Amino acid sequence: MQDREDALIGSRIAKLERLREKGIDPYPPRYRRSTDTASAIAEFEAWESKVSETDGEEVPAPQHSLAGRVVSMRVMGRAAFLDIRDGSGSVQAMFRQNVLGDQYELLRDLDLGDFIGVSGGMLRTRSGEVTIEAQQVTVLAKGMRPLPEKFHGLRDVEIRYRQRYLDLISDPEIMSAFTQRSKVINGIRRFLDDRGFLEVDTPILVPVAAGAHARPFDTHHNALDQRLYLRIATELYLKRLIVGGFDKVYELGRVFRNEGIDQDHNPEFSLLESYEAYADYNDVMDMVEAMISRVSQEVRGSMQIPYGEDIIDFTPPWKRVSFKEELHRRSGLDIDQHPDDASLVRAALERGVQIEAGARESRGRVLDKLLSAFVEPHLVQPTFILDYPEVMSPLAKAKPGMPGYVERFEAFAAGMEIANSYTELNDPAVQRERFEVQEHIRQAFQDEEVDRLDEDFLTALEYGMPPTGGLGIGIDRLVMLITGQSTIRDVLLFPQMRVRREERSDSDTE
RNA sequence: GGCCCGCUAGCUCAACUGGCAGAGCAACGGACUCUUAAUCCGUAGGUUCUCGGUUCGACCCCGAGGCGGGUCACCA
Repeated sequence: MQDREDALIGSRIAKLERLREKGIDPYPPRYRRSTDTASAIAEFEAWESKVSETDGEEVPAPQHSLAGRVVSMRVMGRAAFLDIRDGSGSVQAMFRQNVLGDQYELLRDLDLGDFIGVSGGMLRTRSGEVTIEAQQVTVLAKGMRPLPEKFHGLRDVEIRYRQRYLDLISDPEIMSAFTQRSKVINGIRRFLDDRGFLEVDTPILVPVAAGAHARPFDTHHNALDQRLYLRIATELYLKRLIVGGFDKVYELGRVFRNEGIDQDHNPEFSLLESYEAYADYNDVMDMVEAMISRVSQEVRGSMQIPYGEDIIDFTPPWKRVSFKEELHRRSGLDIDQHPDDASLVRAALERGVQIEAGARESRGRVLDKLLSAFVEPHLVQPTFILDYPEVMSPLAKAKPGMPGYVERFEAFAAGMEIANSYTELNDPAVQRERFEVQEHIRQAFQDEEVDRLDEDFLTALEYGMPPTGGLGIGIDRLVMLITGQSTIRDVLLFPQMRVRREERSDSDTE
């Protein structure tokens, strides 16, 4: 409150009142601009080259009404230059007292950050900048708070995330990263639509949070008096649709996992899942390569993308290596030599993998840790890891001729997992057994992140699901790779932040 | 959650070993009709994140807390 007063007090309130006294509405309902600033400049430059060709013939310069935010002002007595920015770019506006007359006095009531409309003729100044000379100035929206400093911009990362609009105003590169994010998502949609996939929406509020290893957020529905969860995956609903007869479906939506926050985790994140009947994980691998390389080409104009110290090359085909063999090669550990859990834990400990004594360290978790420790850091260039142990993958179909393993791949790049895919398990009896194993592990190891049994899904499978290839892609991480951002916070417009204590309501505190 | 680092004017940053909290930009007043981070002269602006302690004296030292970042653990 105090802070708010301070920021508002001062000249801006006085200016606002002065405008009103002059009968000017500082927040008029609309303004008709003739075009945006980028188009106005392009049109003027086209006009210039036409004039030079026609050599002396009288062609009047274009007139325009342009609108935008005042981002800088250079006032020099009876003339002034203002930079006006809109979504397309910015243009310089020239104000001159002899042209504007009384309206020139408006300058005294303008601040950086205000939105104005300027109409007049386009010209090029002596110093060579395309400029609109104001014949009419309209206040469109008065800003009541000062913007971050124009030269250094906004460095305070906390403000950058809490007040992203200020970050967007001050940093064109951030705005560009978010524009690219939108293009990535749009490119994925077009890719899948072109291949005949149908985009669907499945429930976000679900009675069972199944389909992934993660702790869910829970909530309560009053009218039904029923506990509900926010979905942690879309997998089991999308497979119900395959059962229902759709051959190719996908959903690109938000999922929620009640877990830690760091450079590549946010509690809500965007997940693409797709399911294709009569396909297997080999087909899906081909599709992932094609999709990501195409999107990279579309958004960045290249399949080679600089990321940190590296250049990630998405050009297909990507390297394909088996889980078991790659782990063996990197760690010297052959997991098949350690069929019992105790022996595997010992072998992992011998190699320096940190494992808490007892709690939560099921075989699946130990295997995952081994992969993270020995293999993932080396997966800089796009790589598919194939054929995972069954205990890690309750929803994937067994690999023929390889007992204990399933047809699953994960794709990695820059050491990050970006995709996960199975030849989907469609035998309802086997699926039930797998779920029961998971339930057992969850209870035995007190591990809330282990997958849950979804009885309705099993019923669906019992009606028959065709052989199907499924896919999940973490969209935020993919956007990080394609836009070169090192933290997920810079590809999420509003990353999750802790509410400041004094702002919390009573219900927030435990 | 552990450890490390940060928090000073609206913004970007200074402030020696504990000794009067400063600068640039923004703001305000003035000069200036082709400027480009405009320039020049002047003015104002502070709960140094919060609370407590040590001290003649604390932005600085100590304790507790808040928020953020990094890192380790965990998850996609």
